[in-house]
Amino acid sequence: MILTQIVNKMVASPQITPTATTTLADRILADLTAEIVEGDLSPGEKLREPDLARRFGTSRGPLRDALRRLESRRLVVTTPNAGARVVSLSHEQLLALYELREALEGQTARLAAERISASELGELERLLDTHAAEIERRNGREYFRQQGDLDFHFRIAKASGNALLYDTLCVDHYQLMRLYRTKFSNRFGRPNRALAEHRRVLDALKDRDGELAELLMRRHIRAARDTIAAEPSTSTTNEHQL
Amino acid sequence: MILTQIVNKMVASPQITPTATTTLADRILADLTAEIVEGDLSPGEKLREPDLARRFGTSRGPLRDALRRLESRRLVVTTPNAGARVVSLSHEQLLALYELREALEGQTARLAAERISASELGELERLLDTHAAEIERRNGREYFRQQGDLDFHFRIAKASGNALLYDTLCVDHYQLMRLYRTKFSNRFGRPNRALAEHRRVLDALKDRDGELAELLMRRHIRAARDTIAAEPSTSTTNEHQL
DNA sequence: CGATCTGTTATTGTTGACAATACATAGCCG
DNA sequence: CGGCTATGTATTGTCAACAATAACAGATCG
Repeated sequence: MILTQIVNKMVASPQITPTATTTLADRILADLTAEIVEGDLSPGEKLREPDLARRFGTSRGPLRDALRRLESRRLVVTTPNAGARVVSLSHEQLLALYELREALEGQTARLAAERISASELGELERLLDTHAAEIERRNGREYFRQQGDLDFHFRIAKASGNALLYDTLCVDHYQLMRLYRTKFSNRFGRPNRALAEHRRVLDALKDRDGELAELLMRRHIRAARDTIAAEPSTSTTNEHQL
Repeated sequence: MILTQIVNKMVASPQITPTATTTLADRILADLTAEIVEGDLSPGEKLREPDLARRFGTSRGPLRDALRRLESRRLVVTTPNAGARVVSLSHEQLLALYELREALEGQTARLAAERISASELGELERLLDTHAAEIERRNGREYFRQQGDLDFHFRIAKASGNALLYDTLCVDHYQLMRLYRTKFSNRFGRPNRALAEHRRVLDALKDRDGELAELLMRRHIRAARDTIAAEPSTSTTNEHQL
């Protein structure tokens, strides 16, 4: 659990080397991100600057900075002169997020098929073996499965060799995906089916078949989207006016 | 006071607000964006906060705010404790931008084919007629052609009915595309070919053929990318250390 | 003569106070 | 009694000064 927190903070502030000088806004960004994604701050909740500043022991300056960066990662919605609130996706907005993923990840898969290295292919293979073992002994820390699943997708994004695609997907929208993924991840049967779909994507990558890799990746994400589309839309309301 | 209440109610209806309350950071953001895109600030140029604040007649607070938002639109790059610089894309990064566009716009075309309204189709048709007339009388304000071309792409993004896709494309990456588009737009023959490609995309939209619309849009953008890939890579260096 | 160390200066990070705006409550008038 | 207005409070926007970090220049030493 400590490990995961460290990982989260590293993900929250990407590109920064371990010993890089960390500013106050960086710390606030990491902490607030964790609180939002882990549910300590509920969707739609008002984020009052004086409160938060007191809570983090800083002034409002760095805090506003962190809020702006959270806004660019779509975890916070700000309206001028009215402050910031934790994001609260409607059912339609959540489906839209999956349509965005479908486009971005389809492209990463296509490009990765052309550019992925042999060692990266090996790492993906080992990752899926780990997932298989994890699913085998059921209930084995669902959280790790989540994390591992995203790992698969993000390694492919990295292997695409397109840093802009990677950033748009894994930096700008990563935590938002995490936030709204928890609710729908382990529908019955989905883990094993997802693993099988991952395997087929990997096979296409090995074959250097970009077209197929994209097709399979898009289907994979659309399957997840369809699972959500079937949900009752009451589960993600947008009526948080607190 | 009454006026402000009216304005507030107008703000309540989302997105379009004629006289929205404009903050200082908003103005700086708009001005700086224009200066960057129009070349008054060269790529790689250092952006010193005291200088800019004096120039805009404000303090550093709103200015830092504007810089952060420019960063999220990828128009400036900031490194902690070292300040901000105007973005300067390498040849590879520019190609990566087109790979991102290909993914996003392919998806917008696919979705728009399912969701676009009859009136939107009519507007697109009229827009392309305007473009044809504009190209007819050559040299007729290249700038307008540029703008009009992007108009076509963005109306499709809007017609996709996916606000997240629209924002990622037309808000987060719009100015960056404008900035690096000027250099390569009117290669000989490209305008007419581009118009023909637009026409075919529109036909696919009319036929409600999402798959074809996506295919054509992706080809269209890849053609533009190939034009750039053929350029000598010296035209976009990354060596601005001024 | 070159490299490293050190002191200086400029720039970024941070802070607390002030001004302007929006929200909530209570009072007023129809 | 209900809706509108006005006042008071809380929150956001803005500012100028202070602290910390990094770039720069000069001097010292090998």
